[in-house]
Amino acid sequence: MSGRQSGRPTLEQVAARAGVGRGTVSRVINGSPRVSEQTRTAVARAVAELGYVPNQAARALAGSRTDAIALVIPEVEARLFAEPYFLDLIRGVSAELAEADKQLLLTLVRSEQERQRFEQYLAAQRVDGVLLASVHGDDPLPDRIRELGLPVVMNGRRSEAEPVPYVDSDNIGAGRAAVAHLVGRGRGRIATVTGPLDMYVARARLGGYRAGLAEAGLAPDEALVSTGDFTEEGGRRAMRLLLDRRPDLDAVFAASDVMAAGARSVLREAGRRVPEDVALVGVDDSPVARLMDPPLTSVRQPIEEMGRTMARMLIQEIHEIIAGPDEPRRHVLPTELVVRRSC
Amino acid sequence: MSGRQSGRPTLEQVAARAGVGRGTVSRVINGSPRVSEQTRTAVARAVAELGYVPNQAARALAGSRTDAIALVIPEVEARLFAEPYFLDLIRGVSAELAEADKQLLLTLVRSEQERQRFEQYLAAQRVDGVLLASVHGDDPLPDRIRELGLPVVMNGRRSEAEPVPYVDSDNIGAGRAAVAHLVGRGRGRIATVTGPLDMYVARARLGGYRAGLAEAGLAPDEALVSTGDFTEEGGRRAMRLLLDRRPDLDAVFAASDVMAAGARSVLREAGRRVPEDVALVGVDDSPVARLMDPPLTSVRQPIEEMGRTMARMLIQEIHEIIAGPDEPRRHVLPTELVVRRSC
DNA sequence: CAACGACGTGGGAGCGCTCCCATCCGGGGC
DNA sequence: GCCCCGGATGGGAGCGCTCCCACGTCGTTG
Repeated sequence: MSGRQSGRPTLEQVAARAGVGRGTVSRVINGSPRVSEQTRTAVARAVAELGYVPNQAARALAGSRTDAIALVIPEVEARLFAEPYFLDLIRGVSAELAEADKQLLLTLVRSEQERQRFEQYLAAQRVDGVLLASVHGDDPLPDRIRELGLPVVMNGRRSEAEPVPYVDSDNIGAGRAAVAHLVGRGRGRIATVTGPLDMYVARARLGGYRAGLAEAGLAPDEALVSTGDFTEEGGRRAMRLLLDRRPDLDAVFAASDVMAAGARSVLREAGRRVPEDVALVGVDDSPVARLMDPPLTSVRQPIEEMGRTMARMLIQEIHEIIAGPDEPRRHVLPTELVVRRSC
Repeated sequence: MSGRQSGRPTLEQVAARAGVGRGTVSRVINGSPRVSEQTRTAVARAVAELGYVPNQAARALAGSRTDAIALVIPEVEARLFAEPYFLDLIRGVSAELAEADKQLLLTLVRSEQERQRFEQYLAAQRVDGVLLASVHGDDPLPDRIRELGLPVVMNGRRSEAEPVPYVDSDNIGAGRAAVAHLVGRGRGRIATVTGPLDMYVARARLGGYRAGLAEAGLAPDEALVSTGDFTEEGGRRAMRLLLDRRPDLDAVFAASDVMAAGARSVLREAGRRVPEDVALVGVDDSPVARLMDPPLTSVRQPIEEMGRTMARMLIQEIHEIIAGPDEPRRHVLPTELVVRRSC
């Protein structure tokens, strides 16, 4: 407000003002315990008077840490997924990082070229760690980043046996809960619209669906399984196929709300009433679920909580770079069925 | 891949390998013209062989620029607005920044405390400029940032006479287009559900609504104007009020799709058919518009394009910090009516 | 009563880059 | 043949911080 004269004040100037050495001010700023109470107070006053804020670039250069982490979102996915998904995730990550006083660098990767540029950024030591959202089964990026010696945490995993630390939601449980609910409503010919099967999340939900059938003593039937791609149009196509193959189906578990919306429109065109003729369950509990007619029963994932957990894990890892071959950390958060009128 | 021995290579090492001085390598890296073709090639080879990537912190410290910009989103708004709004905006900003080789620092501000912390970050010289999304009429932040000497560009404006550079969509045109369309369909008692009137965007859409009525030769009627808050519940409340006051209304222009959804549910409860009894138009052309029953006619804003424009303007400004009292830049992008079955 | 930790402190030595000045070289003008 | 000029180049001087070692100054201990 007042003390500024030319540019921003430096450590040196604060030291001079407080009548101490540079090192001492640094210690105070960084909360070192080896400073007398008296000195600490004097320095704090000088800091306040000058409005001193440490220069981040200098810190990063001298201390080789940036207090920033990167969140990588593949652009393609950003379109497919229920839209608010990434916003919720960002919200969680951001909240946790704010508490830890770290910055969030957001990177939307939209092409192979941009992915390479991103690796350059990492090499430029701009961040202390990386958060990866929505990885495909064959994505090499997680491993590449680890080779660079940077901590990584992923949202979701690439396969059952994922070596890289991750946070996932209980997708198997999601499928089981949906099927169990449908069975409980007296449905016996339950179909499913899956996601693209090169994504573990899609396979897991399908696995949950099958497990649910098995638990209910229902026989699996491949004619009741149709592959979508997490888009509305994909859901529509898959639903048409299902009606062709098994016109007698009485329930559908769609692996996402968006696909459920697609399926719902096909059902309407085919003259099937929801839920009277066909019960419908989705996954995500996104806003569209609430707005559908009838409102869609859906399995909720704790997206924001996943974001928080990821950030926490990453910060944890950053602090442990010294530690040896850390056993990979995993977190699988529970999902929850939100019942509405569609079944 | 191979040349790495201990840590990442530095300028100095590249210089040694290429048999030139540090300054020359720096010139090559930064594309200075004062380097002979021969030298340039030699340096480029050394860079490639060593896999050299300039250290960002050192650059920032020595050159006092960070090649990063901050995008600030108030968390409260992130919930109110049609959800995909900010993702679209981020997408546009991100795309433009990637082209300019700049980093995006995303900041969700959820409290006064966090806002202050954010100002600290700015003072720490972490970014070259700031993008501000969704500002309220009395938000002092834009001015504060300018006081810090940082370029700013806002999304939307705080008032008609906004001194800070901004990118906005043609909200007045949006209101006019909606009303004109309704009039064209033979509606004469057109109501509106507005946003919170402390936001310019809400006032502008209301202004457009009034202009539209005037242009059609319809008399304004304050009983047909009801204030919402951009939430579904707010839309519901406002719609109930409207039905109370003017049961004979035959059309509603809601200033957002989300509020339109709220209004729609009230209309259904009141036994009014859409569009037969009451025609409905929203704003945003969000996914919910497409999924509503009937699908909602809505005014589309070019959100991603706004993001791109903002980023472009900011980069522009950053390059012109030398220039004098730059006349504030403004961009107002056109909106477009997307006709669906709700009217 | 000398020797010795422990604590608090000051400040040198970088971190890896950009900026800029000094230097070198060759060619053209007189 | 000498001088001058401009383009190409080398490298010193920081940028503002953290790290760490060295230096008092005490209160303890044998």
